[in-house]
Amino acid sequence: MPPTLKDVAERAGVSRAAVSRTFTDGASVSPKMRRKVEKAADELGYSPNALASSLTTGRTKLIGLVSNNFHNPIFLEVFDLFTRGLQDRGLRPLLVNLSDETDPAHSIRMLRQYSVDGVVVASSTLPPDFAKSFRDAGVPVVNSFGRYASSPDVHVVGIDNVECGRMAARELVRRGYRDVAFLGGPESATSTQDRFRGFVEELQRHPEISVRHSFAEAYSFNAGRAEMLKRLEDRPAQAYFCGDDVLSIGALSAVTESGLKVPDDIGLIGLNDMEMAGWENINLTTIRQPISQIIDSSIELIASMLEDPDRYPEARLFPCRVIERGTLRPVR
Amino acid sequence: MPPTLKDVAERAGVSRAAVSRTFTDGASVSPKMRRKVEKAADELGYSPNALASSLTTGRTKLIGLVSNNFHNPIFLEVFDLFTRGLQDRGLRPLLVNLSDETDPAHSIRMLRQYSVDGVVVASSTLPPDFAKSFRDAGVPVVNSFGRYASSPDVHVVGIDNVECGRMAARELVRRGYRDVAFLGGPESATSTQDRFRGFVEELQRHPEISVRHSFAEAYSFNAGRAEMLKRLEDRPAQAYFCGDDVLSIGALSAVTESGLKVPDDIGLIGLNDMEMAGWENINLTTIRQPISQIIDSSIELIASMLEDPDRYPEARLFPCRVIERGTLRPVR
DNA sequence: TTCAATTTTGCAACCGGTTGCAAAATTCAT
DNA sequence: ATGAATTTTGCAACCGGTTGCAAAATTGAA
Repeated sequence: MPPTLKDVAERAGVSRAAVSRTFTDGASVSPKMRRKVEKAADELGYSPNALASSLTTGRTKLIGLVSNNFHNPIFLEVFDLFTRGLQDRGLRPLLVNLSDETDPAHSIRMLRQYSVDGVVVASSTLPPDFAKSFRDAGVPVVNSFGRYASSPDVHVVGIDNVECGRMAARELVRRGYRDVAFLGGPESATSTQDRFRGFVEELQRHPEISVRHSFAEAYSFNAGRAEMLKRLEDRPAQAYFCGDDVLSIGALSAVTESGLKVPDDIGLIGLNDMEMAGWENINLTTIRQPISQIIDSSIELIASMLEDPDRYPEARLFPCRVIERGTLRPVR
Repeated sequence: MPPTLKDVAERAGVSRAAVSRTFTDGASVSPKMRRKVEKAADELGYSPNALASSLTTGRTKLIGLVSNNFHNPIFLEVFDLFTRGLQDRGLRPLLVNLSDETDPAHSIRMLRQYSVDGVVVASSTLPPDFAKSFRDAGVPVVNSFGRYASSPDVHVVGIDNVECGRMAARELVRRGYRDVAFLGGPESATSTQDRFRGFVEELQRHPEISVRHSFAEAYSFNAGRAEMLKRLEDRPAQAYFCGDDVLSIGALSAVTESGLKVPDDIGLIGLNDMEMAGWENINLTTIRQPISQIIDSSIELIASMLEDPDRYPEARLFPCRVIERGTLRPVR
């Protein structure tokens, strides 16, 4: 049992309030008193119990970090950046893995029991309602990598997936592909839906270009590979915009495995620019999602909501850009 | 502000103790009373404050999950399994990212402030002293993927890295390689040191086989690739045992890039069997580390320490085995 | 030195729960 | 119906802190 406030107070021969104040900044303590208390605290190895103080202050500095993407390597980068960024601000991430269950009620109850000061929902696949239900429960929430809505109920930080779809389409057009396809992630993911929509929308402006689409079962290597193998059975398209990088890498593997050449026979463009996309043996042309900016901004936003919980909801969108590597043929 | 015990008690017209008891299992409450309280609680949407109750019970159900491996994709699997496993037992992972700093004192203080019931140190690179300092601070701790010591100060769950080194050596010998090398992770990592030791030890029994070694800067693709490129400048060995899979993949990339064939010109064997190792475009022969078992066992162990904090320290080691794929030439 | 203004300190109540103990209520045997 | 045994309930103190308020101590001006 670690020493408590009372122990320190007794040893220093002062009141408990005095001890409390020396550990609360902004409180009025004389230098003499501070020295006495700090000496006693040091000798005892005291450090204040954050949970006990949260009872009266109403602040735990705990932030729920909720995600269901524990299989996409890019989320390791995401967790790294989130944990570092939160730590730097003195906040503590309480990690919640949603992989097993999709009922928000359970997570909400749990996070409320732990009195988290706020919640970050980091997912590109959950419906916006999920994040909204936190807000409805009165918990400050930011939805990172979430779906952009023109009138958001909840803070969203991420990219404009529809615009990314358009961007991919423009890129394929620019490189002279005439027969293109969308190879999406799971059809239920909001990010898939939006990217698909933008892609098709843009290509409608080019009626001479033929467009097809299909959806993989998950944002994963195997799903991408399996789906691409199916496409290859029949006459495949000239170029594919894949739902994300890991899916692209699966598709890439399927293409080379079947003896075709990338980008000569088939072009591929991904989305995310995860570290792996730049590996020399993959070298994927892709659309870069600025995850570091998204995360910094998310953290700043959730931190500001601790001061002002009713902050008017906003959507913060960061532009993406094409990173040219080796899986699309050069512009003619 | 969510409803409190007092609110429920008033609405139900009973004492606060009665409400507390209906939410504490094992406590004596009549069915009549329970119904009354539950009704009031439902109407108010009450759920007990875990942090407040931790004050008196001394249990937070918070477990510190400490790691410094936020760049190796296998750790996404690790976090996935840990969070799921802990959640299943009603425990909550408080994630601590050690990437920035190596001073344990800071993390220990922080985790004590949050009164975590226990700590899991998940790292194959931290020195054993790190985990030990938690134990010295009176916090139950399990070191997962840590270094095995014959007289451990602290619970260790993982693999026998020395034995893995021997296993790799035996495998290369068995396949008739006569000029082999160890391409390790950072020399400071305990896992590197142990794997190296086992590898050399085993090969001393085969004086006819030549052995060399070098160390990459990190367990990462780029470090593996860079180190292998250097090796390729001069006359390379016939086969390399790489520190881990991600390093192997980097090395593999360097080899193929330089126009050599794997496994015909150069053989490679990794360690971990991360998901990616099985991808068709990588197809890495490797030594499988049973991470799921390691994690289940770690969780079971930390959970048992909540009951018995002074449980006598033990080392739990799980056997590894070679997974044959395409980067070592077949046995003659 | 004296006294008002200001700062520092301690008291005591409170945050949201839990729990030992004794009183009240219920059960059960007679 | 009676009284002992058992169960249920409430009281009140406590967990480890914080904070409004008033008393005590210090500062500063005259």
